[in-house]
Formats: sequence, structure tokens, C-alpha cells
Amino acid sequence: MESQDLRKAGLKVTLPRVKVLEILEKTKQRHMSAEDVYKALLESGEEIGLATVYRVLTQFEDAGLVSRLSIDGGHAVFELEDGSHHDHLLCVKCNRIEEFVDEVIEQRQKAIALEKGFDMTDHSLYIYGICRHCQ
Amino acid sequence: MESQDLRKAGLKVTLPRVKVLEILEKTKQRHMSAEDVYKALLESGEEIGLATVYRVLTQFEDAGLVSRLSIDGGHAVFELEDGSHHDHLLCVKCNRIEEFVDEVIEQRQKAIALEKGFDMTDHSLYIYGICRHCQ
DNA sequence: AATATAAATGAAAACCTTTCTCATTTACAG
DNA sequence: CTGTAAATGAGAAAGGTTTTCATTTATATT
Repeated sequence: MESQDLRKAGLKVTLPRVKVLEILEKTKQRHMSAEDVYKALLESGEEIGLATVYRVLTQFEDAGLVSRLSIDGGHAVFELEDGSHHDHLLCVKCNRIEEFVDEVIEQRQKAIALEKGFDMTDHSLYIYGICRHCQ
Repeated sequence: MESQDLRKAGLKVTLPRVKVLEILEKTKQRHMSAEDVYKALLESGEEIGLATVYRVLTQFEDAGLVSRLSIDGGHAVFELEDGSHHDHLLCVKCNRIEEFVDEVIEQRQKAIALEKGFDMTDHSLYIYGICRHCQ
């Protein structure tokens, strides 16, 4: 029941918000740009403006419902937040995105921040390469 | 003697290229956006177009004279290449940028790419936080 | 159920960084 | 010194994202 998630997040239950959340949950492709979400909405017969899609995704990010990936150069990509922190591998040929978790890297990052006197708030790690399929 | 560096890189020695290189070498701030470089040029009395600054920086990147950092969301930042690979720590308050190298992380990244069947071409790692000065 | 009101939306314009176009200028090989 | 390919400047265009503002909608209140 998406409307509960929205209410919990302090957001009014509006048609655009419900439909964007549905798209994110139902689409097989886990990583979607605002444009991807917008097109999926059109295909499912919903006439929701692109500006609203951007607004809703940003609100979802603020509410912790989705994460935004800021990939090298291009546009932002969103993924449903499932509580599990992870980093990403990106195929530079087909744009496939894979996820990974590495505790060693997580620990080293914390240690480095500490060494440098930084109070770490976040980090972003992307490994770029050519995936199995594209080699 | 910058003109030698340019010639070695296979670039004609033109005023804009010499001046951009000078700015990158003389400015205390190691990390500069295209706009920063453009403004510095104006301040030093050079009338070089912004489009040229972008072109020159991209050529320098291709030639290996500078590296381009693609920081979260915003604009690109350039730094003179000194041959040493390193990653970055960014202060989310004052935008200070610090550098670090960590062999453990480097190795783990390679291992993860291998595991996932990726032929790694590059990676980007940024640690965000609040620096000593801003805490 | 009707209403008031603060919030959300759509459409288009604005924004920002970066790239492109094209006429003009420049570097440098011959 | 001259010819030619390459580089430049100015402005337009591109591409993703945000803002503006009039209109619509959700929901708290009668």
C-alpha cells in the first residue's frame, strides 16, 4: 500500500506520487532516470508532467524512499531505497549498472576521513568498465 | 617552459593554450572549474572566450596534462596532472578539496571488477564530509 | 457533505554548464 | 613569405533540471 509509505514520509497522497512510486516498484529495470520514469508513466496512460516527475523524485530522495546516483557526466539515475548501502559498477558500453558491497572499502573510507579530520557524511564510488556481455 | 609541454602533447602553441596552462600552474587553488579559469584569465587581462577555455581544457585532458573531476551534480573541475593517481575528499560546507591515495581501496576495486566480470577502465571515488575548519 | 486553505501540479520559460557552428584569425611547414 | 590546416571568438544550441505562476487538488475544518 503505497499511500501509507507516502503519508509516513510526510507527503500528501497525490496521483503523481502514487503513480511514480508504482512505476519504480513495478519496473524490472532497477535504475531509472527521470526521463525513464516519465516515459513509463506515459506508456501506462498517465499524463504526468516531466517537471512533476523531477519534483516527486527529489521529494522521494529527501524522504529516503529513493537514492539518486550521480553518474559521470550524464543525467541522474534513481533507485528504490531498500536500506542496504551499496556502490555501483557501470558498463561504459551498454550502461548496465551492477551493485556491490565491500566492507573493506567501507572501513578504509572511514579511516581516511578520520585521518584527514573530515566528519564523513557520504561517499560515492563508481567503478567504470566493460561488462562481460560487451567484451 | 609551457610551450614545450604543449608541443610534446601535439598541440600548436597558441596564446589561449599557453595562458590557460599558466593559470593552472600559477593559481594557488589546485582545483578549478572552466569558469574559474575563464575568470582568472579575464583578471589577468586576457580576452579569451569561455568556449575556448572549455576546448583547451578538454584537449589538455586528452593530452594527459590535466584530469577532470566530475563532482556530484555540479560542474566539472580540473587539476594539473602530476602522474600520481589519487582520489578526493570534499567538504560539503566550504567546497575544499583534499586528495588521498589508498592502496587497499585500489586493490579491492580491481578485485571487485574481476569478480563481476568487468574489464575496469576507470573509477571515481569521492568522500563527502565536513572538514576540520568547518566543524 | 461542503468549504477553506495550503500544498501540489502542468506547461512553458528559465537556468546552467557545456558543446557546436561558422566566419575570421593564427601558427607554422614549405 | 605564403598557403593551408588548425584554432579562436561570439553567439546560438543543446541537454538535463529547476522555477514560475495560474490552476487544481488533498485534506483539515465546519
